Amino acid sequence: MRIVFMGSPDFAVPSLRALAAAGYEIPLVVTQPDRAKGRSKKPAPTQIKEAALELGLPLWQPENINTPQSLEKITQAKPDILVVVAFGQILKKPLLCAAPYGAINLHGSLLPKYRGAAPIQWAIINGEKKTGVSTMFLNEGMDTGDIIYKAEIPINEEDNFATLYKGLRGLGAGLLLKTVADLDAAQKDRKPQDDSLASYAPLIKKEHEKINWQKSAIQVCNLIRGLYPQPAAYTNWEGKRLKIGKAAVYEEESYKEKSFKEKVYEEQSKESPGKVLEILPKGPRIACGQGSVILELLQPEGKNMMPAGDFQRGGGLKAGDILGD
RNA sequence: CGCGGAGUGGAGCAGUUGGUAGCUCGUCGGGCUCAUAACCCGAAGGUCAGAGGUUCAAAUCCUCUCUCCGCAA
Repeated sequence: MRIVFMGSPDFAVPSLRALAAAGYEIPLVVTQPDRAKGRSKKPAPTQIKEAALELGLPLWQPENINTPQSLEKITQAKPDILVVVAFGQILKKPLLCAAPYGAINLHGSLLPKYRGAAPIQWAIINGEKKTGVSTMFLNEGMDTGDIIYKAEIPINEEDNFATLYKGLRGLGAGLLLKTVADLDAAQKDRKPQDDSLASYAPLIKKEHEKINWQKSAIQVCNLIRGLYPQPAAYTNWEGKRLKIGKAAVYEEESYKEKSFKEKVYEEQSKESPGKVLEILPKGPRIACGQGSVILELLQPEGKNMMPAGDFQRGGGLKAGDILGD
């Protein structure tokens, strides 16, 4: 089995390594061109590029994968199948037919849910209890191909984007390996997606990263962990951006004195969302639309992410401050 | 040359009319004892990112370099 592998970020790296380790021939690895990255705008290689170089595999970085030249380049590799994992470019029809088995893809969600660019983040942000990875035959739509296999993984309360990402890319590598091994059977038994169950996970944009304090404490926490560590949810504070890396829902139940508990509820109903209610040992407590959250990891502009204790020591939030704008 | 913030003992910060450095916390030693981020006493720990310059004297002024971070792409 000759495989042309197409991928870019480190999500795809375990898959590439797994295929290589399993002994499949990989005559060509395709990845995105080195792109300007960071403040200095220095072009940086993709993670897949680094992995391919390390594995000694032929590498190719086309600006556009859908040109006739690209098709020729891939055809010359005489692949039996194209394996696409987080490549970053859409493959058009000629490419999808360039190999006998066509093209398969590994996606970071339980399709047909969370089709699109940021399935892992959105699964957390929406408070899903589980997610997973799927393999499918690529077609011309956005993650709409026939499903081959799926594998589930629970989303724990402690999970954030980084932890889930790591879990899924490992799970995905295994699933991909199994998929490639069972290709013949999969070809015969096509399982189309049920479009009525489909949902989309669009690219995360700046507007998604801003915390809306009107939402419930749980929703606020989900947003924060779904975007940690990159790009991180933020709010505005004293005219500057304040990123929040970690937050926990404030548990009123931990207070035994009933009178005090009631007082807390009364207080919250009066307080406007985004207000700093008090500074607790674990961090500042912020009023939300429903309930409140404790900020445990924050990053002021120009600084690194730091624990709430450190943040408070250097000035930090004061009771009564309003977050947001 | 895209814009901006910042580099001070382990952590977070203060310290610009220039006079060899302070706070909160942590750490180590001792004491006290039941105080919901325990308290008291004591100690260690910094060539103030680096290089050069101005000056009697620089963390503090000038020049250059390195590094980190936010924004923008």
